[in-house]
Amino acid sequence: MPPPLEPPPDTTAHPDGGAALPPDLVTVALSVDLVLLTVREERLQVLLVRRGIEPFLDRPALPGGFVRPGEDLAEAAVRELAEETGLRHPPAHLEQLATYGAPQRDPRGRVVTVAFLALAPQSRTPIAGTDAAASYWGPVATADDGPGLAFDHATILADGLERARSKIEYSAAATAFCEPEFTVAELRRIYELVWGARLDPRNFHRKVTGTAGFLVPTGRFTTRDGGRPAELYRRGDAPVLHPAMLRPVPRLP
Amino acid sequence: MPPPLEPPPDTTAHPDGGAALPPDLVTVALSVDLVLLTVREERLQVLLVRRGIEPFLDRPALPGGFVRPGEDLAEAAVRELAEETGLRHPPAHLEQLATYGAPQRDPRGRVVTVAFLALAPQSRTPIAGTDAAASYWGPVATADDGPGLAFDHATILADGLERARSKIEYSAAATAFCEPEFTVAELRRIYELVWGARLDPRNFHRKVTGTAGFLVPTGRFTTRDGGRPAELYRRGDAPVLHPAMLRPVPRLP
DNA sequence: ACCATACTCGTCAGATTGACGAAAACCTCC
DNA sequence: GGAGGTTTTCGTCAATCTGACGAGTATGGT
Repeated sequence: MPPPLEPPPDTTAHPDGGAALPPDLVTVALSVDLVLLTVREERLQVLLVRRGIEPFLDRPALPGGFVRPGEDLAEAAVRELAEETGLRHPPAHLEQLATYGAPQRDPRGRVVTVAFLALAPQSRTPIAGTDAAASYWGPVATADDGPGLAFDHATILADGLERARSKIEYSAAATAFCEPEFTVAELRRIYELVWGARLDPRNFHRKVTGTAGFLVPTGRFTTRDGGRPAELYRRGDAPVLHPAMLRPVPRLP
Repeated sequence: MPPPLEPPPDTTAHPDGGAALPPDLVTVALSVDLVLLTVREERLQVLLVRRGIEPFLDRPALPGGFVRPGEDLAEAAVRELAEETGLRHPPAHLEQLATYGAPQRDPRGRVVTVAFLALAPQSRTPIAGTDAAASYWGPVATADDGPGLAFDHATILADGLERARSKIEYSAAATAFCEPEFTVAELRRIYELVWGARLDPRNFHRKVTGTAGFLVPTGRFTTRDGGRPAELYRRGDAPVLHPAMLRPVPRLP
């Protein structure tokens, strides 16, 4: 049986007119968890780690860790991301997803976790694993098969996927999956794999090139996709798309 | 100077194979804050409380409080909502907004808060104040004038407003502001006040009555708005609107 | 009875989408 | 070096949706 935990929250020694938190306050351990998505090998994949300790020993889990003193939430997320992937710079897209705090979600005690959604191209996530060397990419389609994710991470992953699918509808976030320069077809492949749907290449081309601020043409071309050379584009500066690019199958059948 | 806080997190006495949280773990106090919006007196208003204790004594703040042991986050939000407004049932719309955990956001120590967004009709928020008797409605346009909101609540309020403005675009959440039965004009007034924009009554009528699952006609009529009798509607069961109802002024001017 | 008010239905041009034809510009293979 | 395959890119066309606005309908007030 583990001993009672130390220390209490560092809520003292603040020069503030004698104001203090209530003495009977419940405190919780605070962690961040990451839903880091990328497109690899023609599939949407998520970064997972194999847990090296109890509970859920050897089970797959989302990468994450505890927030440190004096650290902001997004700061902790960026740090964990760097530790788990060797990622130098913050990813092109990182946003807070939601917070999960069910009382029994961690059998060790009250742990509340703030989940973040990150999107990154394959090239910038070498997984030079330092902290949890057991990190690996898992296809999202089967990520919750097999042993099953630790804690409530299956729920977090599902929420992250839904957020990603929805986000690329009305924002340019899908470019976060791409290399700095990419073709329209590569971007279309992102949409198709994230949504799990086929898109018409001609209509997609018209849409993305016609939406102001979405793509910036470079004037250079590549043939890496085979066929006729395709122009290379860079991300534009439009944070939102107007009008949105809607998923083919409406939400209500 | 306040004494060190007790107790440490209740992370012990869990029968779980001896797994325990790390002993040097940072713990935080956890609170929920509410952005409760309603439409009153032809204005979009937010529920505020005047703080009765330090820090930020007598300053306006968002209603909220600390999460209790064994309590889930949404549960704590509903409880606080009931305590601050006398609201019996959970509001028609309640969703997690975001979590704010900057290290210095509370001068008393490390307090992380999970903010919720709630939308309610005026009739169901009598403010039979029990807990913080000093709760009151403030117009959002001037809510951050005057003394200024406590803590980072101005940021939370701004995020909540943006979420609400965006949410009613692609979901039927605006009906959460309405009484159980309402006219198209009353719903249109909601949109106009939340967005701060004029909408054409004829196009709005066509849009909301033509979107499947948005409104359910009751067959009954009212003349409470003056003029020709208007049909009364109830909320439909469509969680999302397809296509969305877009704000008149695009996000990027 | 008349008028002001507000709801509801219609019309019409412009924008956007989905489906699809077809040309352009590369590749590989024979 | 040409044939055939692949992929990008440009157009066309009908259907749908939006924004602007005209007009009729059904009340309440004076």
